[in-house]
This record gives sequence, structure tokens and C-alpha cells, in this order.
Amino acid sequence: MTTRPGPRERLLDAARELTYSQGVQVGVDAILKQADVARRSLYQHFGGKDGLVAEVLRSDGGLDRYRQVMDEAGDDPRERVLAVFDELDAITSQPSFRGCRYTAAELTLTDPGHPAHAEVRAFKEGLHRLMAAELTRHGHPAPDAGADQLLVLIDGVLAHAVTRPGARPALAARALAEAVFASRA
Amino acid sequence: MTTRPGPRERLLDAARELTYSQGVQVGVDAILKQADVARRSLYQHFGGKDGLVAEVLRSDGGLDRYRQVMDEAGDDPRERVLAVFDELDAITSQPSFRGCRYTAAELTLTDPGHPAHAEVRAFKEGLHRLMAAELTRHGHPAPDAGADQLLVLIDGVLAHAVTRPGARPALAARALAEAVFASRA
DNA sequence: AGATAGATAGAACGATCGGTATATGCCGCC
DNA sequence: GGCGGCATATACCGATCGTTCTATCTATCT
Repeated sequence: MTTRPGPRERLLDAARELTYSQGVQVGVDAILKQADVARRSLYQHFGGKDGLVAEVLRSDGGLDRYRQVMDEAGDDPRERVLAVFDELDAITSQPSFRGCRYTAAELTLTDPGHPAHAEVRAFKEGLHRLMAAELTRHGHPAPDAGADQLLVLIDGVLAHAVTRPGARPALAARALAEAVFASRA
Repeated sequence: MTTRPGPRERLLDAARELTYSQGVQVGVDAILKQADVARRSLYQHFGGKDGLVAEVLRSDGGLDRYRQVMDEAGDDPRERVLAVFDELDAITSQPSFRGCRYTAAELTLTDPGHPAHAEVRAFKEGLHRLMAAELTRHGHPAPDAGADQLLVLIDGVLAHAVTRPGARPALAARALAEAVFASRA
């Protein structure tokens, strides 16, 4: 029998799931109950709900998932990036899809001092670097501006998929992503 | 001296402002205070907070603003749509910009039964029709799919502008919108 | 004038929020 | 063997949540 993860891991797992399905406004009690963890442990490990929420975003490994999808698509930068949109189409088609966790956090948490905002920023910066690197390898004339376009497409897909169920925004975006790669100096 | 608007209007105005700047999770008390309206009036006119929030979205007139921006841009569909992205650049550059109110409502309100969701859907549907009409007039081979692309771009701009301050996602999206209009049958 | 409808003020409701305090149990380590 | 650190369980805190209620006031219409 596998040993049960410690309270810290259980808290992160429970919070990751509940803040996604119920939103960040989910109560601390619900997280504690699902994690089967004492109230005090939360404050011991994360200082409070804000710290827990921020750590959920920080440790989410979203960038790794993007990297993995691209690596499985081979070497060609164009194919690697287009694979991202294929994956987005699969993700946004799942009934459990509830939008991008980072965008949701950014829009829901009004307090500009909330520690989650820094994590969101860090994630988006990393994603931008990821995309810019692919465009650079592809010989894009302006990798930075091109990455901006790809990020807009990704954010657009994730946002649009929530508000218009049934549409397949990732497919629409994929065609535009091809246009980004068609840019010539 | 102009006569003061009635309680219903004052409630809508206050709610529109506060739910945007503070998020929909703003308290009823704050709305009542800013509207300078009796507690009971809220429940008399809107049945509750949920009804008020939904009515704020419904009466927001977002579609009219899009129409107005396009009308000011003249007759050519391409110019009219590109003007939308110029306007988005202006909007997202304002320091008071806090994201798209509809997307925020959709992501924040987890309860699928919340009346606001229907308003969000209606808005996005209307926007889709608006864009598809322009593409049809332009002779686009697939106005519906093209409108999907434009909506992804718009949602992407509004979402991305919140998470990466300083970037000008509307300019990046504008170039891609041009690509949408370059589509040939 | 009297009646009616709408608005006001304010108390109070039960529920839930995030966070703290107290007290006990379990474990490895010196 | 006792000690320290972590986890547990639970009670409790003040604050705030959305909502309901009573009671008073005011404007309009007949």
C-alpha cells in the first residue's frame, strides 16, 4: 500500500481541484474537509488561504504541460506550436473544462496585493518566452511580437471556450496561429 | 437642477461600477451605500443580488458600443472591424481597465444556474452576429468561422491585457484580424 | 381628504467567512 | 525515557454575507 501524502500535498491537491471547480472563492472549510487535514496545518504551511492559492498556481506546472505537448510534436517549431492548439481543442472540449485557472484568478481576485497575481504574471511571462523561443528557431522576423499574438490566441481560446459552449475556438485560433508562422520579414 | 434618477437606476449604476472595480463579489451593503438606496428597494426591483448582477450585464449596452465604434469607422467592413481593435487598444490601455465584465462574470460565478450566465451567452451571441454580418458584407468565404476567429481575438485581447500589463495585445490582435479579412474562398 | 404604492431607515436573521486558540495524540531523535 | 515538533480535533472569534422584517414617510391619484 502506498503511503499517504503529507498534509501539505493533500492541501495543495484539494485546493487545486476545488479552486478550479468551485472558483477561488471556495471556503477554507471545504478545502480542509476534502484534504482531510487539520485547520491549523493550512496556516502552518501556507500562512493562510491567500498563500495556499498562490502556491497552487506556482506549483501547477502549467508550463511543463505546454513543453510536454510541444516535445511530443517533434522538432519543427511550427508543428510544435500548432500541436498546442490541438491540445487546447481537446482540453476545452472536456465537460469539466472551466476556463484558464490563471485568468480566472486574475479576474476574480480584485485586491492588487494578492500574492496570486505575481504567480499569474510569472506564468504568462514564461509562456511568452516559450513561444518566442519557438518563433526564433523558426526564423520569425519578430519573435517577441509573434509570441504576443500567440498568447492572445491562447488566452482567447481559453476565455472564449467558457462563454460559448459548443464552439471550437481552438480550431479557429489554430488557423490564425498558422498565419503567425507565415509572417515574413 | 436635474432630477435625481430613481432608485432602480441608481442601483444599476452603482452595481455596474462596483461589480467592475471590485468584482461581482462586492457586498450588497457597498452597492446600497453608493446608490444611496434603501435595502428593500433592491429586493423589490431585482429580487436579489443575483438579479441585479444579471440586469447589470443585460442593460450594459456593450453591443451598442461596438456598433457605435464601427459606425464611426465608415462603411468598409474591414475598416469597421479594425477600428474595433483600435478601440480595444485604447480601452485596455486605460489604468482603470480591469478586464471584460462578461468574461469575469462567467469565470467568477461558479454556479451554473446563476442568471448572469444567460446574459453573457446572449452578449457573445450578439457579438458573433455583429462580426459575422461584417464578414458577410466583405464577401468572406466563411463568415461564421471568421467571426469565431474575431471573437477569439477580442476575448484574447481583453483577457491578456489584464495578465500582462504593458503589453499591447490589441495591436498584436489587429494584425491577425487583418489576416481574417485576407481569407479567400 | 383619503387611499395606495413606493421609498426610506434600521434592526435582526441565520449562515458562512478567514483566522486564532486550546488541548490532545503521535512520532522520531537525542 | 523524556522531549520537541508536527498533526489532529474542536471550540471560538469578529466580521461579513445575502436576506427578511417592521415601521415610518412621501408622493401621486381619485
